[in-house]
Amino acid sequence: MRVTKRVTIADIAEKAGLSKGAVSYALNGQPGVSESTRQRVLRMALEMGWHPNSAAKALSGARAGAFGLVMARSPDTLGIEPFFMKLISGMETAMAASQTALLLQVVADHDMEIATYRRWWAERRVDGVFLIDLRRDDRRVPVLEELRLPAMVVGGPGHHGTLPGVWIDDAGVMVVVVEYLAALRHRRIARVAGVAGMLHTELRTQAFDEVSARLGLESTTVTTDYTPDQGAQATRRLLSAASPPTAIMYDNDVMAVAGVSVAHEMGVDVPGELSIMAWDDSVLCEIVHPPLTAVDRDITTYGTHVAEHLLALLDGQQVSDFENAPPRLVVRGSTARPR
Amino acid sequence: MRVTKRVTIADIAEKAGLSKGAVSYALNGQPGVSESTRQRVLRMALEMGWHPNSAAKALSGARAGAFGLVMARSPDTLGIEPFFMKLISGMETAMAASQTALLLQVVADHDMEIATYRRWWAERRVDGVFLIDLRRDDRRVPVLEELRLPAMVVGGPGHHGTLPGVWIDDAGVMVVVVEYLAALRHRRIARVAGVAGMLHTELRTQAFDEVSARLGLESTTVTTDYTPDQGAQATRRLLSAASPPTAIMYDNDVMAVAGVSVAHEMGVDVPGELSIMAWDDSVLCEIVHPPLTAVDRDITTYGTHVAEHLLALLDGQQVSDFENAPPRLVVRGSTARPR
DNA sequence: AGTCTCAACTGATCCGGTTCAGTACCTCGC
DNA sequence: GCGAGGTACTGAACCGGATCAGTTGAGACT
Repeated sequence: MRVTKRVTIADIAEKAGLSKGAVSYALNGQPGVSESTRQRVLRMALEMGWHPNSAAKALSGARAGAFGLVMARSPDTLGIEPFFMKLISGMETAMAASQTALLLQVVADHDMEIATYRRWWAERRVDGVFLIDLRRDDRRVPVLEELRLPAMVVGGPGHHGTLPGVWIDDAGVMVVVVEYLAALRHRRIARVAGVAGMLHTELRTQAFDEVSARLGLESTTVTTDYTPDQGAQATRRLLSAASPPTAIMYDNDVMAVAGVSVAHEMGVDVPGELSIMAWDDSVLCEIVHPPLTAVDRDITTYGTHVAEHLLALLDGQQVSDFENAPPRLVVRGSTARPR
Repeated sequence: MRVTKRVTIADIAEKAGLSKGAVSYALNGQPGVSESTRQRVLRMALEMGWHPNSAAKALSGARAGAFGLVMARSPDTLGIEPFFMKLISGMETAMAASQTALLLQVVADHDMEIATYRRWWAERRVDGVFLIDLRRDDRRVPVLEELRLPAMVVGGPGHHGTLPGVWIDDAGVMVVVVEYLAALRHRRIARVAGVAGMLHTELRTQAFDEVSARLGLESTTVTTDYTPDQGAQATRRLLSAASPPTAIMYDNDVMAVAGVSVAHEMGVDVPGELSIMAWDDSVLCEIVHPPLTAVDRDITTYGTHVAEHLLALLDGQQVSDFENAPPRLVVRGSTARPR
């Protein structure tokens, strides 16, 4: 049916010969109306094309019907990383079922991010938020705790205070990855890491150091800002050393691709002389030559879990930390036994 | 100042010894209060950490304070394309200034997208929407017209009915690009296009055909679904022809990169035997070997313009169609005079 | 027959803003 | 010294839902 005027419960009430209150009870599954009346009201609401005015609903104490996500990154970095879009679409899968919208804000830094949380809270604009890119001793965590704004932290474990977190076990898969490289007889391995201070970067580095020490490997870690440019520079520096590594792991796909280009430019054969691996699989890893061995994390499902947990938190359920399904190693042509 | 309870205008009114109405006038720059009172109220509001409850504001006839963006694409496709994130961050630049939030929804198809518009309209959740991925004879356009939901179409010209559109002149830059290839002495050129039915795909194809006919070039267009896989297949088919093209243009960066890989795999030298170009520049184009010549569109600014126009539309201003700054050709190592 | 109970519903109030119809007071002109 | 006109404000209604204290009427029980 074509609707050209917004329908309110008052309209339904008048048409049904009931009071607004009764209609409200009927539509919300509350007791206080007979089953036959409820069905009649529901049918009429559907026919008349009624949807609750979200503002009125939010104002009368219920929920705002929205979750917030602030991304404190430069537009360029965001554009490159498929991570966020996958995470977002995973979240929406869970949120669609409970009529919750996603409010997105892109800001420059954590100060603006915190200001956004304060404003959203004061405006009652969101029922909860997702915190991403967790850092060690993250300043945003105490703010959300103080505001008592329901929040799910995408990342961990650790450094998320009393806020519940959902994370992927990077440390566990790091062990698998390094053991795999060691089994291929790599003795000198390097890691081109993302931004220092990001918790997942540090957790990966820590796991990398521990497992390579245990296996008696020579290991190096270089930190970058995730851009392919710095990835390329780091690769050049690593390959120019007296005894260069025979395997390099990159913290994202674009840096790994940049690494392949540098190897090519320096006449280093991949994977003959140098094995290359990417963290986070993507089509990018498949289309370059040679295709890249990668750690594949199911980010869409990750997003769905995070959103489900936030919904549960609002329902007053006890939400504890949660570890997502472990990533898996996808072996392609860029890793081999070194010559 | 630390705020732990939400402040309302009633709180300010009480503290200032005024009525709610006077406070509202003062805060909104409306006449009806003295300048000294206005300043006093503004100062108190700031001190007390007041922000208007968005629901109350929306309910009392004003705006919802949000724009909506629906993306009807698969999560995977979204993840690859840096386009959307750049567009979004550009939009937010304009929207931040007028305290407007962005509501994001990822859906599977146009039916769900249309349902989302109807729901948002009935819920009064958004003040306006951005329509992306315009198709010819787009079904979504009449729905938005019928709902009288303010909308800005990202794309055009044409096929956006009475809705105002903002677009980038792809046809114009296509002339530049093909003339450039012709000047390099390419006589057989091909185009690996995106999804058929998308207006920008068709406009580019049309311009491509016209200008290559005018210059007496042999031209071929293959349509794909934007995925690197189909880009690779199209490239294989083109290069296997009796007289293969000496230059191929791809409608996005990932397909172009896939094309380079295929050329490499088939032993075709780039740019010696084959020139490759990408539409939409990105870091990806810079990091592959050879770096790709690309058409660079300023998408962030594009997004800012679109949002500014939607804001103007809501202000009751007459908003007409608008053509964004033309893209520019960034020449890198993947294009050359054919051997 | 009277009372008690409960289901089914009504009417009013509230949420936090905006806005409109008044009202008190001041100033000005004659 | 009185009305006109304007400024600075108050009080109440309103937006569209949720919710709570009552009200009504039917059926059960004594």
